Amino acid sequence: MRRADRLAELVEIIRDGRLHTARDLAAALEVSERTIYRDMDTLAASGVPVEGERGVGYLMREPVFLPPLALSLIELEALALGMAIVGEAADPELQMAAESLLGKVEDHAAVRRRSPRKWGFGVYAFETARAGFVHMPLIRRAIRDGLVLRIAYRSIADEATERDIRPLQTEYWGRVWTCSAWCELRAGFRAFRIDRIETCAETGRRFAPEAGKTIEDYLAHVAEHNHAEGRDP
Amino acid sequence: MRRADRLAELVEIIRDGRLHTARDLAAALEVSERTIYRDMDTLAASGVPVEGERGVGYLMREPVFLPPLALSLIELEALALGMAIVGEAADPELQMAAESLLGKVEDHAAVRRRSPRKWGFGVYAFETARAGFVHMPLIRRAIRDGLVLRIAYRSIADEATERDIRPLQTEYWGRVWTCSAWCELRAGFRAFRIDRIETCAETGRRFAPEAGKTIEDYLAHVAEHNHAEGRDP
DNA sequence: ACTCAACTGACGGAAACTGTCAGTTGAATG
DNA sequence: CATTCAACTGACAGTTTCCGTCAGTTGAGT
Repeated sequence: MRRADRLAELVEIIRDGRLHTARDLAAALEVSERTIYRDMDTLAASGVPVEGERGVGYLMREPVFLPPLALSLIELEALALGMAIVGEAADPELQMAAESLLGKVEDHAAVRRRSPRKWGFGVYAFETARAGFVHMPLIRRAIRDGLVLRIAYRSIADEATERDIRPLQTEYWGRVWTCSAWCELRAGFRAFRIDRIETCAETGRRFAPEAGKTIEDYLAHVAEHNHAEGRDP
Repeated sequence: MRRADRLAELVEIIRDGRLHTARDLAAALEVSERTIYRDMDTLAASGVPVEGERGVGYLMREPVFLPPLALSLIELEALALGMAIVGEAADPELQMAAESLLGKVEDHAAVRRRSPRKWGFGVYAFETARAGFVHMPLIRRAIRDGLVLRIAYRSIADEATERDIRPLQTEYWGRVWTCSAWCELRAGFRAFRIDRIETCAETGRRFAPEAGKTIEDYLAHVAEHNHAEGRDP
């Protein structure tokens, strides 16, 4: 069973998205290069999207993981419900991801359900939540990669402003999505209803976590002022 | 790689929830019983919840699946968001399932995220949604197993009734959970806000899908009358 | 032409797997 | 209490698979 472990570790190593030569991998795993080539064959045959190019090295673009994990029925239900909600209440990018994820799982699970009526959940999202979907992929990327965004925002009081923000987190409130960010205009934390963001674009600038301006600071700040239980911006 | 395939097939066979003896399994897979015993060891060591009892056979109670599947980053995000929502907006049973599922995935994924602050999502559920959590595990079970439930219900107009229902589906509306059911009192489809169900218990009776009273009939019925887009009971 | 590194094929030794056999154990049953 | 059932365990030999070594080939870039 050590071979299986080695394959898993191989994936662990190359999924950092960088180039790896067979020599390095062989050294890291303490096997011969030949074995690495054989393992790569095996992985490719198992559907792992690993690309090898002669003279270059091995590369895995999509980060993947392949845990042979065991789910209980209730966990399957949680997964199905979660994906149903995401499929309704999030932007198309996430929707498609949710759909494909659930598809993969259902395929493999080959769940014998008594009726074709799948899971017994229905999910219905609010229009106001949907309105913000356009900007969400960009905002998510900004959170991941630390991009400063310029947004045109119309507040509930109907005041329009343009400002640069450092997005920290998106929040789902059941009816609307918000984005919490460090606002460079106000030099403070602000939460924006995503459906009220009129335009949203990269500035080209990036930001790094900065003391006093991180998500942890924001959450601490919020916790001090109110217990946001059921609050609804 | 044939051993791995055999293990996968073993799981395929025993996850029907019925008893299997080593002899049968050995015959089915064309290996010796001794090999089956060894394979069972391996599976157990890998965390597959298979139970063997002397004199009885092998049994797998929890339906499991173990697809070595590959998820993209965006699918992981969808999963994390979904589990975050379920963790906030569903009853404790599902909450725990969501948590444990996400835990399993994160363990194995060993995702290197830049900050310990995980995923960049926040989810805040409504109190009214939470209020219905008590009844949800029972309702879910009733949907799965076709149980007739007796509920004490207080309508929005504040009228209290007691009735027997055949639960068909639960719906999540962002703010509240509802349960659609065939109502035996009114002899028609009704949707109940779960937070307004005061008591909820099994009647001991069961129901089988019955023409005109199934979830498909209900959905068709609803589709005829309105496009429930954003409607909010 | 040269370098790089992925790839391929062959072969022998090492390691892991498998079947056979001969038991033991725990629970249920007559 | 003896019997049956079927899960389990240990040992050993034969087989299969895996791995390292070696000696190449291929494709892309410089």
